[in-house]
Amino acid sequence: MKLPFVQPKMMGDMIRRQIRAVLYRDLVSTTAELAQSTGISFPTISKTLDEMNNQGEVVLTGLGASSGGRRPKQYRLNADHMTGLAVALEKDYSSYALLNYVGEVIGREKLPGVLHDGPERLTEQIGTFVQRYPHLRALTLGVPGAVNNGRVFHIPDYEKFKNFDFKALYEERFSLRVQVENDMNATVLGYHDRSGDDQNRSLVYLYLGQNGPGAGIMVNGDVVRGSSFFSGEVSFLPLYDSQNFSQAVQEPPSAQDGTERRAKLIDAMSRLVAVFTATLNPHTVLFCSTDLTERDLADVRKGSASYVPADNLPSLLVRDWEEDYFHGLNQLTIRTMLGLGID
Amino acid sequence: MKLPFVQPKMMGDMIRRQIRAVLYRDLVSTTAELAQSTGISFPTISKTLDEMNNQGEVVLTGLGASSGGRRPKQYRLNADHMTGLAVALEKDYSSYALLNYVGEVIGREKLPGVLHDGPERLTEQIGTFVQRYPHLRALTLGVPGAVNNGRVFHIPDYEKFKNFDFKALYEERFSLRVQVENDMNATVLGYHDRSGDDQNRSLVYLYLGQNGPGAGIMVNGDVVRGSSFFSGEVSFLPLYDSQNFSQAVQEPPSAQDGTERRAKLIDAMSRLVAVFTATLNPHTVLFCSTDLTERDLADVRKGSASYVPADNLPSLLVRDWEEDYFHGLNQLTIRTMLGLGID
DNA sequence: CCAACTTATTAAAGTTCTTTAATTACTTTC
DNA sequence: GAAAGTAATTAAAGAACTTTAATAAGTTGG
Repeated sequence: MKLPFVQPKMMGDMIRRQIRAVLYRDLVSTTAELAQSTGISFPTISKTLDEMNNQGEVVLTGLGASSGGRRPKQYRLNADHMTGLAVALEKDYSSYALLNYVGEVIGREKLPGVLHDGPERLTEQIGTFVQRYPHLRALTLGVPGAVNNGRVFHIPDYEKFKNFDFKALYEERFSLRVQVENDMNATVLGYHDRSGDDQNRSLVYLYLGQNGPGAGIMVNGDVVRGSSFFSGEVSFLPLYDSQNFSQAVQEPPSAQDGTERRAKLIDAMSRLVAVFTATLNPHTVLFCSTDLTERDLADVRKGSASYVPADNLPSLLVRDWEEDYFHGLNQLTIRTMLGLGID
Repeated sequence: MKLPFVQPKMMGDMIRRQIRAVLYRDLVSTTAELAQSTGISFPTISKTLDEMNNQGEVVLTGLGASSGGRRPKQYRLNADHMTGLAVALEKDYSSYALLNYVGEVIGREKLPGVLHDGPERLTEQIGTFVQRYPHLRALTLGVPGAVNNGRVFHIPDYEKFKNFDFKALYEERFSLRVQVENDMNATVLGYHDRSGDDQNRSLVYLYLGQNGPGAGIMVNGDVVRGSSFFSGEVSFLPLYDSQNFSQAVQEPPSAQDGTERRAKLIDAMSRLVAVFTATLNPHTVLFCSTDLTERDLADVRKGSASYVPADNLPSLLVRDWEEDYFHGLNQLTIRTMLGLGID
């Protein structure tokens, strides 16, 4: 019984968002094309585009090709209108990506990790970017921990960040739009965006990280956070009589045959796939290239078919985790800049 | 990057929906109250309400109490404006509920089951209702099988209904708005509505039916259908070295101690709860009173805490399955009547 | 190079909402 | 039981969109 409703007051705002979204997607567009793909009438598009041009949000790049009539003005987003910063906080490094208003990465830096040191170091690092880039307006932080509305409240091994409210602090201090996201959630979002696939898909992105395995889950196009932000903590899955997923995957203390160990890993993964198939029945399950090879994947595919009917299995893919993760953070940042966030 | 957008053309329609939704919720309301709770200006509400009154969709029930001024006109939905039919197709019976425009059950019938006989019997049964109730406009069918857009495409044991397109046939034949939903999906929806809880919750509704166990899953307030409509088929969950959920729950062929059997059931259930907690981390997991007692539930609660940290466990509840199921079907019907469906 | 044709842009008129004002219908109080 | 007060309803003015018409700017072909 949810009724999303747009009051006339918000129309102007909505129209701008639509324009931004299309301009971001198509890079360059004309009034007629925008009217076409947004469904908004061309006089309105024209008027709004004028305003956006005056405010420096879009720029006129010239005239388009003609097919027998007056040549149309072409607009695109002004790359310099705003810049955003996407930060991945990992144990060993902080990865910073600077993004312009059209979504291009205009700078990338890896600085020392701050998770052990504490928030002060992070604030310093961010501060330098704020100084260097006066158009900085959006900041996205990816963290390996549970996040609720900009505050980290469960981050094992990095006690100094526990209960640290990134959003409150940095919005105040730097006057930026700040959002914080769990790393696997950002990753699954990143894949979803890169895949270009239809909206509303269900995905599971699995990572056997250093801090124990975890999964990012997306259902019907939305990230699943869980009632206590515990979603995707697959290490606890009771998949064997006396072992959970984590224990099955972990290297056993006793010397063990390599092939046997591999078989165990494959089976655990197969069961994991079966678990998701028999619950969410997702379209795709993603693995990290650091965790599994293509050959492993084939075996997992076979293995999981012994647990659930093969017709219902998701497609399994091996991915570069870092790429998807960074892309997810970038994506979140750009959406914020363009005003297309969740709000 | 989804942008729900309301064009001015659809405003009128949206306004009516808002009014219906509030009127359904509050039963009776005045112009001022409607303007208040919808956020729409009172002249617009007034005008729309007039139209709806002329068309017989709402009725004027009198004047409200005054607090020192002119007494306000009170409107409510016209119960007779439309009627809907919610049907649960089970093996042993077909349960029919007739609903008026304010959501009241104005008739209930249990007719013989039709699943074994085939679609003709069902068409007959429905036909009698169509004849008897000229205001019938909406039909909802609940079926124990996988459904895709009004067509059943996987319904074990009831071959005659396989690939039967309820929606196409009955919309044509009876000119009704028809929707078909899987039984467990309708059930979880029914609970969600009855609970009155906040939107956007994640729920799992478990049922150890005759046709093998199944679950209805809701994430962030949306029913999860899965890529091949296989979601919730928890019987396949590999929870033990050499048994899946279904096998663990099933009565073993050998004579076995009753308490031992119970312990096994409890453990399987505990693991199931653990599986959902470590993946979706739902707010609540529901069980059927036919499957589990309150005492069992306490043991499950304890048991699952041995698999995942207790803080993250969902609340566990025992429910009357049929009640929630029927309520879910009714709810779907009413939403369709009021134009609040998914569309 | 100009007439005929296309297409973009600008302008005007029409809808439909909101906001504000005026009127009407009650209540309350003296 | 008026007069004063309060709240609902109706009416008028304003805002922001769409639709339709008019105009401007190019193309193309003889």
